[in-house]
Amino acid sequence: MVGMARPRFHRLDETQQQAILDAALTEFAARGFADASLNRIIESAGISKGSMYYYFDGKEDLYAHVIRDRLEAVIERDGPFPVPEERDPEGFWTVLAGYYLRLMRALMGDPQTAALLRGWLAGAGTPSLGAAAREAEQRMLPWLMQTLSTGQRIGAVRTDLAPELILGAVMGLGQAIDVWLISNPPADAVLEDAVSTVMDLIRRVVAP
Amino acid sequence: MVGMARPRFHRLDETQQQAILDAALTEFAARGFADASLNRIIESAGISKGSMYYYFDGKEDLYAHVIRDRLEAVIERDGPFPVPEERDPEGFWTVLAGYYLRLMRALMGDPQTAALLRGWLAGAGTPSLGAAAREAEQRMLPWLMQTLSTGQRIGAVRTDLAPELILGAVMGLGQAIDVWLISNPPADAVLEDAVSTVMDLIRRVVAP
Amino acid sequence: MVGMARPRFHRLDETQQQAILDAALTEFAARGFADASLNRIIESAGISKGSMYYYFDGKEDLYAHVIRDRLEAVIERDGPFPVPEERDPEGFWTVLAGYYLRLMRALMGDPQTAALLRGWLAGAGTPSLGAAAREAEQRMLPWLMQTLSTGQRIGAVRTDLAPELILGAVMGLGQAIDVWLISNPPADAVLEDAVSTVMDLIRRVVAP
Amino acid sequence: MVGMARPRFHRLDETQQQAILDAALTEFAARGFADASLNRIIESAGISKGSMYYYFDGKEDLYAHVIRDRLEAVIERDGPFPVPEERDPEGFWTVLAGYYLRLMRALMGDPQTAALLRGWLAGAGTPSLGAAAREAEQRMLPWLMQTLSTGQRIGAVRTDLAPELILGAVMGLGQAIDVWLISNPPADAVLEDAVSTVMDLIRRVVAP
DNA sequence: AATGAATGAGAGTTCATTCAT
DNA sequence: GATGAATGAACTCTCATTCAT
Repeated sequence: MVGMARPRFHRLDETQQQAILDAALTEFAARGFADASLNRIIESAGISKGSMYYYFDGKEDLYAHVIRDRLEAVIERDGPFPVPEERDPEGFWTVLAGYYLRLMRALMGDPQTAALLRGWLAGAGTPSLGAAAREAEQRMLPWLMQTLSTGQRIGAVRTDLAPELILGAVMGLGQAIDVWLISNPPADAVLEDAVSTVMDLIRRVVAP
Repeated sequence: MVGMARPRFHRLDETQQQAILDAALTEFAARGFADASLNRIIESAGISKGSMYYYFDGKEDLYAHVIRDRLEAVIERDGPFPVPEERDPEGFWTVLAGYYLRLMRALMGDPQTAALLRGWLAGAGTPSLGAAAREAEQRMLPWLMQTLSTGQRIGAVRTDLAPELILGAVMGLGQAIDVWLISNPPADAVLEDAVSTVMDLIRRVVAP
Repeated sequence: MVGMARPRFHRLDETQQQAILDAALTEFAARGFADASLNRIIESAGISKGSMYYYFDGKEDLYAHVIRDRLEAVIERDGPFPVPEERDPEGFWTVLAGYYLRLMRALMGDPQTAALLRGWLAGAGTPSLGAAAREAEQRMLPWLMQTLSTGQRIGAVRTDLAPELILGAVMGLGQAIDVWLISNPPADAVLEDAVSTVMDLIRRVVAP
Repeated sequence: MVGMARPRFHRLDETQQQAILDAALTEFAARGFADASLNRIIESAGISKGSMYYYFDGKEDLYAHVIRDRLEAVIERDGPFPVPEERDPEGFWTVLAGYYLRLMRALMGDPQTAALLRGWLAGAGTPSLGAAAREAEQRMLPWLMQTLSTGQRIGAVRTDLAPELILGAVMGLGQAIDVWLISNPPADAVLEDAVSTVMDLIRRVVAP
């Protein structure tokens, strides 16, 4: 599979793996893919250039791996996000609000990951990234589509718009809110309020 | 002021100015700022390297100038967008819908400009662009804020959220829709329907 | 002796030996020595890097070994090529023509070997290859010199030119013909005609 | 046209042009194209990496240019080589012998050029060189074909073989002789004898 | 007002080889 | 006997920028 880092990488001690991933995360988060420098990454990771290419297929492969790694870290930090199975719209939205809250907490506690993922989402439309970096997108898609269609089935989500448009709108909204939350971090105490506001915005857009 | 291109530039014959701006537009639209190459731009514009640096302060200055140029071109193609002064919410939204329709028509007829602006908006959060490229953002802000506050005054726009958040949400929404419209271009006949759907989405988010 | 591959190599099962030689043949034939990559060879051979260096002294040693291997394979495919012992010139040339025919058949049925040997012969003058790769040349020399001197003794070959020059001329001619035969492969039916033409060319050069 | 070096190059002072060409000649002659290093060339030429790429399109372009330059130098050292127009075979061969003598003298006085061209001819069949380096071949072809067909018309050259084969044979022969002459340089006094021997070899192959 | 020659720093990538295990 | 992790040096090539003319 593409973007998976060579198996060799996973045979490194955790410490070194982390050093590399941290260095890459820092660089990619701070400068985006195009402006990131492999030289800086290997230097700050303390490995040789040859080693980097021994572990990864190249810059894109590394990027894809870091994205995937952070995505999984964020998603699996405290358990999975099962597709909501609620029967009534209220329950459906409640579950999603819970997910969103968890996500926000994770991202606000890890600004670098937030920046990395923001840059990645922003460039989602750009075709300049090869297949590797786009592979991660594909992994979230089934979950999103299932959740969407569940929502539609139980009457929580409108059916008069194309699913892709709904998804895009939600993510665009989410990204805007995400950016705003970064600049205006609510005290943890009122984070729940913020999230419920966000969910309200999303519901307004998405509800029938 | 930063990002304004040197006054020298405006003393060139229109033809040369256009050649430069076209070349830059093509390059920046196709590759984004970071991956764009000044060398390619001057070559395709048919000017010398020295001239480029005589007219512009550097890559970023050129980028800022192109952004501004396209922004103005789009905005002023068929007259200004005066801040709506309507008294009643319905009229307010009608005016905005008209603006949006004009904007969409302009962008759909000029995909390069659309791509350029999309890339620029996407990178809005990224700090890697210097002050120059961010200057253009500042120019739209007053208009947006005035429109927003008008909307709030006449009861068309909610007042329970921070203005920046409202703005961000609208733009995030707009961007998502924009991307979607690019991939699924409606026949011109139904463009109005599409726009009214979009306006509806925005109103849902923004209305009190 | 240099270029002989370490004896260890011959203790491998035939299968593995073949895998290595095949991979190396493919790479060297396709790219020539300088552009060939050991990494690609070991990967396609399915052996470890350590093993490669355990079996061979390095890139050049491997190259020399492959050359020798193909040379022997071609020469010994269907029996040896004994130095002609004929008494009369006609018989002498008939024997050589037979040899040449066998050689051509072998090479035309094995284009990779043909390409490998062609590249090797072409680089014969170049000093960039170390002693190892040149060793194979030395092995053919005695046979050639003996055949040449036999030819001279029985009056089939001129004696007014330096042996090295005669040899070089014959091989240069042969190489040119070889290349031409590759591009214009005669039907197997007329291969004999082609070979007799070739032999005629050689005789013209070499006969007294 | 390909392989022509950028016009910028020709605007350099002769001294610098020569420094670059000399450095490139030395490197390419000594190591062949694949093993040559641009780094070494620029270092020994005393120019920066950027400059090299300012003058030439890349390694291949430089190689093609050096080939062409040496070819022209050798060919035009003392006047052109008009296609022989003689009516009788003896005259035809005499003219060619004269050409060959001039060529040999030139090459024996300039071993680096000889080595460069030898390497280039040897790799002529190899497809690894791009179009640039092969362009020079095309320039000699018309002359060769015209000379060949003249020879055939006046009965100096056999007509029972494909022209490409005849050409190949002559060049293969020539190359072999060339190599031999390098290793066994005849005193200038007997160079004419050597050349007439060579011409005799060629005539044997090529005469009807 | 305009040119384009010149450059150094740096890009990503591949390489043959070593050696501890 | 065999492995593969590790590397540093080298590779070709592109870049934005400067500045003498």
